[in-house]
Amino acid sequence: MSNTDEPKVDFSAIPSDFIRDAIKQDLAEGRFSRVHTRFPPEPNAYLHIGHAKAVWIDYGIAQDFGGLFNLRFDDTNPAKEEQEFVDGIIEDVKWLGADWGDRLFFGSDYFEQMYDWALVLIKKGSAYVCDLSPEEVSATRGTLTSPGTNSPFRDRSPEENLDLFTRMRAGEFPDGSRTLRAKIDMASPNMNLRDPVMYRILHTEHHRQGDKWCIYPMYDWAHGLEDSIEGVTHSLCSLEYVIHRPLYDWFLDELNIYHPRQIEFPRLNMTYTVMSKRRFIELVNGGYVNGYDDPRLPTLAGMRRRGYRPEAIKEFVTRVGLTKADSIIEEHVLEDCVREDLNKHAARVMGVVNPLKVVITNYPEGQTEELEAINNPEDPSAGSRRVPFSKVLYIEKDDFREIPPPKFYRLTVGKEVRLRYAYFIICTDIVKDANGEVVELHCTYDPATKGGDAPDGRKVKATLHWVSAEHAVKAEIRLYDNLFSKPDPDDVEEGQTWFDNLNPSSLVVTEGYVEPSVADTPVGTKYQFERMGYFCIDKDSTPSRLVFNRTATLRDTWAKIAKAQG
RNA sequence: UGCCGGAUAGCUCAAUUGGCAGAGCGUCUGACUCUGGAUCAGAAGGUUUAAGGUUCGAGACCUUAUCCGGCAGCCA
Repeated sequence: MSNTDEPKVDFSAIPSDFIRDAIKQDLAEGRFSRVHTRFPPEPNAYLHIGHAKAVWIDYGIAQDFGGLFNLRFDDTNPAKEEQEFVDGIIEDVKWLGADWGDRLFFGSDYFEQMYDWALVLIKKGSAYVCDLSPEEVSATRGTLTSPGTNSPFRDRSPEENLDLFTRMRAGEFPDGSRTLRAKIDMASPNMNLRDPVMYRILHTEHHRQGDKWCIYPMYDWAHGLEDSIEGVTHSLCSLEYVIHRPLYDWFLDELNIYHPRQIEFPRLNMTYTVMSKRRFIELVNGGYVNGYDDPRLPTLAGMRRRGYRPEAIKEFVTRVGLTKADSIIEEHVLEDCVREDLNKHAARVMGVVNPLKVVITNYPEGQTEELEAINNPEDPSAGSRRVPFSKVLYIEKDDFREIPPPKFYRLTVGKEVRLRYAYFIICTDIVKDANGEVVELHCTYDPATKGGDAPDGRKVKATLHWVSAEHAVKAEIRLYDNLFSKPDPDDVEEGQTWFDNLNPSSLVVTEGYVEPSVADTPVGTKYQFERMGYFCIDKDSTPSRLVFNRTATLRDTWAKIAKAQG
């Protein structure tokens, strides 16, 4: 039972970072009495993992403080935006797990209100119509170290400005001929304050507003108004907008309307990849990747297709943390999050990526038996399944060595290993092709070891995965690796470009075999191929042809040993 | 020669109002195992960018320097 009128949020339960701390202080000192955030993408591209960070900052903070969260499209530039991206972004944000309820908004829906507010500024002499060309505006802006010069149109009367601005809206003037500018200070050390453009003329159809408008608001003018209209308390954006904050504040103050607080955080960067729309386009158009949902791209669509679960992405974003410092996250951190997540949620199955035929010479011809296999040792409720075993099998090529290197525990002539859930086998003979390559193994099995345990208690060093040749399902398996071979794709020699750092082995396709239990599962189903990694069924699969994407390998101690041996 | 940020372990981040510099990942050891996975245990790893100042006491506050990033679209 509480004696206070309003329930107080327990701040101590809310994690600490510079943004949450600032919000706690705002609440404690009464600047705001509630928390309301928004995620404001421009619908001009698909979202990538950097956006996932922003989503989880915005949505996570709203959740932590028991506040509201809006999904708002910042669609103020019709030249760049498309409905396709609106739909894609909605799908991506939903997939991530951020819930905006019915709070889905479009900046363009506020154009009328923004126009009215522009009139207010014109009337009080804080904005003017400028006839300078884009080139002239640029030339009179000054430089980083020298002030700009005033526009000759700066001192037009409010009446003239009103007339001109009204006619701009009415469509009397061609693109680029005039702008509405805020009258601030052409000598400001902050370039953004040197009479920034508020409206430009654009006779372009808007994906949502059609041809209703031919003047469109600029970001700086629009964004704070959108936040204000929606009652956002904390407008969280990336660091590049720090320098825009004085302008954000200036417009709101000039209008004397509800004033949210902008706080900036750094963008996410990751090694071995690129994170910009422009580069995604170049990669796609150049045929280096197969579309925006290519599993090698850090787009949310790509990661979803690769088999990442949104839970892994959330964990990643959490691990990255939130500070004011720019940083580059190592790619393996994401991979580790993906493994940790899939380890708990992916059913285990046996799949052979690079098959090597094995004949069990002492196994009865034509016999098949079903052996019990555990679906997920991490999750007893996942139960078990039956896997068919017969005389001819496939094992992984890498699991056999004619001449084993030191510490190689797997199969070689004369050595006994276990076939998982099946039998102990010993390799007796090898069959080679004309090139001297091993193409088939002859082995014998010990019937007493059925299920995988020897009654006499003898041990084997290795357990191999396998499939029955007669029962296995053939599958295309796509093995993905980093898109770039250097941590920083821009780390290039003289005369080279970042394209030269593309990893030629970022996609390797093999023909493998998987156990029959996976045959009829839907696209997106995630498995762990025992000892090989995590795989999911790709959308390219057809009823007659399974296609798997490798989401991630398992941590491979042997690979490390092998590498150390050279 | 401008303005605004930032700098703590290899990486990402912690460190109550100034009070013994910690964690996760990575690395290395070891244990265990019907996945050489998972798991568990342990270890190494720091002149907190530098110099000065305030203070009984500074990663934190002040000054200066260095390095890194952002800013001169009618993009967002």
